[in-house]
Amino acid sequence: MMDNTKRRRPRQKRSQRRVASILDAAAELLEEVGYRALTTNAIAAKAGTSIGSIYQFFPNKNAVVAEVVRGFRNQLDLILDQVLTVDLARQSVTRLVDVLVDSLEGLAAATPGFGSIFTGSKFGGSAEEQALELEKDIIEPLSDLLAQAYPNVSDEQRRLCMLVVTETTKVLMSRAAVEDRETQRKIRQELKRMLGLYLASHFEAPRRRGTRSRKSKK
Amino acid sequence: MMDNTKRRRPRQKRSQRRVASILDAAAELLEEVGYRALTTNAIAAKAGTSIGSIYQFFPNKNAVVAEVVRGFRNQLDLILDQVLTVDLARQSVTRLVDVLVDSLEGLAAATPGFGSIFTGSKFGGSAEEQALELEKDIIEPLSDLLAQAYPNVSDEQRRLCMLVVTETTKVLMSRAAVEDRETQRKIRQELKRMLGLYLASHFEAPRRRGTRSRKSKK
DNA sequence: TCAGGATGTGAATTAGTGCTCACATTATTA
DNA sequence: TAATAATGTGAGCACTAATTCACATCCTGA
Repeated sequence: MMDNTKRRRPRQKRSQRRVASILDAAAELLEEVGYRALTTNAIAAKAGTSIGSIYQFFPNKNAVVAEVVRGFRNQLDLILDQVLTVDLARQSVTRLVDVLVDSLEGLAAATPGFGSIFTGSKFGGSAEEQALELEKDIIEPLSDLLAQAYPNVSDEQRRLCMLVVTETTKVLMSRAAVEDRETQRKIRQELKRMLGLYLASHFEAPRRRGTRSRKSKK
Repeated sequence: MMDNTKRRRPRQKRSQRRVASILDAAAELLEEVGYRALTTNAIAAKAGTSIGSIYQFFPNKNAVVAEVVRGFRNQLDLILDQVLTVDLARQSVTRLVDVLVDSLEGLAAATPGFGSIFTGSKFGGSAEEQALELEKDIIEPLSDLLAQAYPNVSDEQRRLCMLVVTETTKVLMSRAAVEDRETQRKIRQELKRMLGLYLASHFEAPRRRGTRSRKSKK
């Protein structure tokens, strides 16, 4: 029950276009109705094709979602690479949080379905794996940055903080999503404030001075 | 498709016992498998009865869950009444958060299914309503307390804070639930720390007066 | 005691959804 | 052009899960 290669790979332009429209349809439906209400029939209808065509190229529904998430990961990685810099981390964790939240918000606004995936969880099979990877794509660079900028904080504490930060960000951005624009902004503002205070309480000890990081302790 | 009284009310002791065992079974299954995987057949089997009997007294599956949640609300109200005092709120919001988190943790530990309901969401119909009421049962007394103790904070800001606090508490306690005991404790500790800092940043302006309060914070 | 209401039962009904398959159509290649 | 491979289709199968219903059994009041 996995994403094996038991299915054909699209060789002609025709089928490649079809696969793309299937993925687009899936992403849009994810945005509109969420993962739980996502059905293969709806995907086919929205993509203007038949269920059979989906199964021509995907072993099962989950594989379609997994592929969509894979696309999201690429976009996210691109943005985070650009935005999460050691320099920023050393400046202040507060700014780091602001940038992270804004990046995620921007991506969610520009990418149908992204919010639904980032926010939600409890997919099964390979989609679940991809969603976990997407989370790692955020946690790991962030964690590395903090490790470099604040080497006096233990690995375990840093891991705990990352858990808190991601989980909190997920719910609050998800909660914001159902509110009007103004409330959304306010919720994000509170999120930034809270995470800023929290992270600062763990990561502001060593004065950001020399660019040279000290060796780890504990 | 609601919780109306289209179904019989249990009049004999026999049926009252049966209804109780149905509710117990539902609560336990909620704890074991969660709401999504909860089936009427499983409830009937666990309660040692037949599906028909469930529908003798409940119009649908959702109504069973709604009734379970109603029970949780009663327990929660009892505890919160006892624990959330104006005195405490005036002492410090930090302590207030600690007490709230500990109370919820205690209830979750003692009541099968409570965590699953408090944490989760996205039930449908009347169960959804009850779950929202349960949330209000937390937010409202807490909000009232803060309004009394810190009247300089605007209603809107207070409402925003309550949203942040409840959502954050829900996810992190839910995330903690799948970890080992020690990690659970650590996550709760971080939750308290974060909420404490956050609330203090909004609610610590007016110095506590008439009430004698000792503060033994770190 | 016994009639009628209350309760108990579980096979059958209903309905939604993932997925397969036999067949149709289109593209590529020799 | 004709053979072969690639692709497209959608009715129908398989499975699950909520809910109903006709019938059986139990309880209570007169």
